[in-house]
Amino acid sequence: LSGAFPSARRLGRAFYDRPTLEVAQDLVGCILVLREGRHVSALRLVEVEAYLGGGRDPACHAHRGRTARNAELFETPGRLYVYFIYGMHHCMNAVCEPKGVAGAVLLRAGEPVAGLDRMVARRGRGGREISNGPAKMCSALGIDLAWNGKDLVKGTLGIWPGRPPAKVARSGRIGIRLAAELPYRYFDPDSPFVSPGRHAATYDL
DNA sequence: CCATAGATTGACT
DNA sequence: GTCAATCTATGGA
Repeated sequence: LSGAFPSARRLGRAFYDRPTLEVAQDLVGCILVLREGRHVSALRLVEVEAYLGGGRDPACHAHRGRTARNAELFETPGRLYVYFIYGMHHCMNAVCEPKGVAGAVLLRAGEPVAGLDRMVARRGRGGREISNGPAKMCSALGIDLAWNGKDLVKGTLGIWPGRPPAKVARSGRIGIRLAAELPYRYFDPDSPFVSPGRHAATYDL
């Protein structure tokens, strides 16, 4: 586990208080860590997507303005935005940009690096099925709506710097209708945990 | 490997 | 009423 944590210090407020696209790209290779008492579960992020506020991105949940559901997108950077989708799944985002400006990075996939047993138990599956999709990662860590608004900078869930991947690739976004072509998906093309489906129109950064 | 259908709830038009 | 930033099972190549 020590090799997975080049730094002892987690990502701080300033990391998230930046343009969403920069944060998204920099998150690839970082380590998402959940502490539950003495137990630690950790996933190396291998795939994320950016969703921009400010009316620039029709696919962003904040595109039509602030509502009860999307309020966290406008909140303090470094907090967690969790939403419920398709009647049964949850997805988690890291909120970016200064407070008052919407923007977030959807955490789409990760490679387990610690606490595999508990993640396997939560998922009821092993291998890539543990965490090769946004709702699968939430399921593996037990993230649900109760986590909406939690602070990644201080709480039991946080993100640590990791070893940057040899390569970061970029593509259109997955699973959305509006603005799917915007190249706001960043992933490690060498990871077997990247979510299945379209990998077309990808290119290296 | 790929393609498709069904699940199931709440936010919003 | 519509539809969603998805997953799973199933069936076929």
